Amino acid sequence: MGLEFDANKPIYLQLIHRISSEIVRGDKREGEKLPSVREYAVEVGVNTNTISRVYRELELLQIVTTKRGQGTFVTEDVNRLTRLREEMKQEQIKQFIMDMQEMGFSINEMLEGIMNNGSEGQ
Amino acid sequence: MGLEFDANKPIYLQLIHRISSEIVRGDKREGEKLPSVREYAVEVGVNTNTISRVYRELELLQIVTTKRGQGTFVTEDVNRLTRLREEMKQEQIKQFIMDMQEMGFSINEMLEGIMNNGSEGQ
DNA sequence: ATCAGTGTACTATTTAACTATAACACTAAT
DNA sequence: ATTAGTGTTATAGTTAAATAGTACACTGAT
Repeated sequence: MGLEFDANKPIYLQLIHRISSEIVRGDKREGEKLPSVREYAVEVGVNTNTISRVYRELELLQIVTTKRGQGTFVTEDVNRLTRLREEMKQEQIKQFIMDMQEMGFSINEMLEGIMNNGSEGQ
Repeated sequence: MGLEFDANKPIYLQLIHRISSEIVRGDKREGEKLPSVREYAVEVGVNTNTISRVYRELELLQIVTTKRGQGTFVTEDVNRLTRLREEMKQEQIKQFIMDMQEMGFSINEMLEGIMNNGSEGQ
């Protein structure tokens, strides 16, 4: 196995984002168990310590709960997940607009660009 | 001085993006001289070698031309700059759509999100 | 009590980015 | 020829991310 990573960003950050996305889009539901650190490490082809760090940071963000000896689970707190979805959406949009404006593109150019590319990618 | 950097991405990549943006939005014109490596290093508070690396990579991308003994200049090739603008725009949009779809958002949610946030930020 | 499965912790090593410092090489002007 | 300003190169050291390997600690079931 071994998924692909962007060599310019820390793997643990990419994994945090990946898992958060899976939860936000409903691929992983509240209370669902994540793979064990060893299992997930093998699956994505990284070291156990890296996964351990990912789970630890996700717990700080209150996105997962760790039960020692049992595993790591998506939080049961549905409110938290609703907020997370909104936070991630807003952050992504904010960053996109900032980057595009930094390059001198107008809001209209952004909207058009998304409509043109979006029809194929959807 | 010392501008701010995102601690999670290499400084040299952030600078490449920053300079490219300045060129694409017309803040730096074709043929315009960039600051010398030493000057720019002091300005942004990093090491000379880091700026040297930035200029070297920008030259590989054919965005700037280096004239040894004289300095580093934005390319005179206007076609290249036009292409660059389009490339950066498309890349940004593609990445945005991918990230948003990964989180389960629809094209309509993207468009609405941008229209709502854009009015303030514009 | 034992065992399999879980997260946690520690030490040592490697790699890439960045830094500090210094020297080198080219160009234009004097 | 010299000088000031430019990019380039090289060595050495620091830091953070990631790795490998190992051991520890907790839980639930047998």
